Amino acid sequence: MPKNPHYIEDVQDVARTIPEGRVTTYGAIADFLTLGSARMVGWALHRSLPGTEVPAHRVVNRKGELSGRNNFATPTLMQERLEAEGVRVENDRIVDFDEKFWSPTELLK
DNA sequence: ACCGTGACGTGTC
DNA sequence: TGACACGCCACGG
Repeated sequence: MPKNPHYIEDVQDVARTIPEGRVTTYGAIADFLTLGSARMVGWALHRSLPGTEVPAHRVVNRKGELSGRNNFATPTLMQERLEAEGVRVENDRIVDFDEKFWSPTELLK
C-alpha cells in the first residue's frame, strides 16, 4: 500500500489525457504533479498495468526510449501500440521524439 | 531497521 | 559524448 493512495490515481489521470499519437515522459508527469519523483511515476504505472485502461505505452523516459517495454504482456506490445498510433519507433527509441513529445503542462492553458 | 533495487533525471567530469 | 554519482521514494527480502 502506497502512502499516497491518490498518487497512483493522479498519475493515471494524467496518463489518460495524453493525446493519441503523442508521448510524454516520467519526469514531465512528476513535474506536473509536483509530487514524488520520476522514479515514482514509473512505479505508479507499473502498479497500474492490470485492470486499468491507462495508455502507459505513451510514457517514456527523457531520451524517448521505451524503457518499460519489458513490463508489458509482451516486450513488443509497447512498440506495437505506438506504431499503431503513428508513432514510429526505431531501436527502442521514438523517432522524432521532440515533435511527438507532449507535456501535461499543456493542460493548464 | 537496513539495504538493494527500480518503467528516472540532472549535474559533473 | 559517455560514464558515474547522487537524489528521489516505495517495496520486498
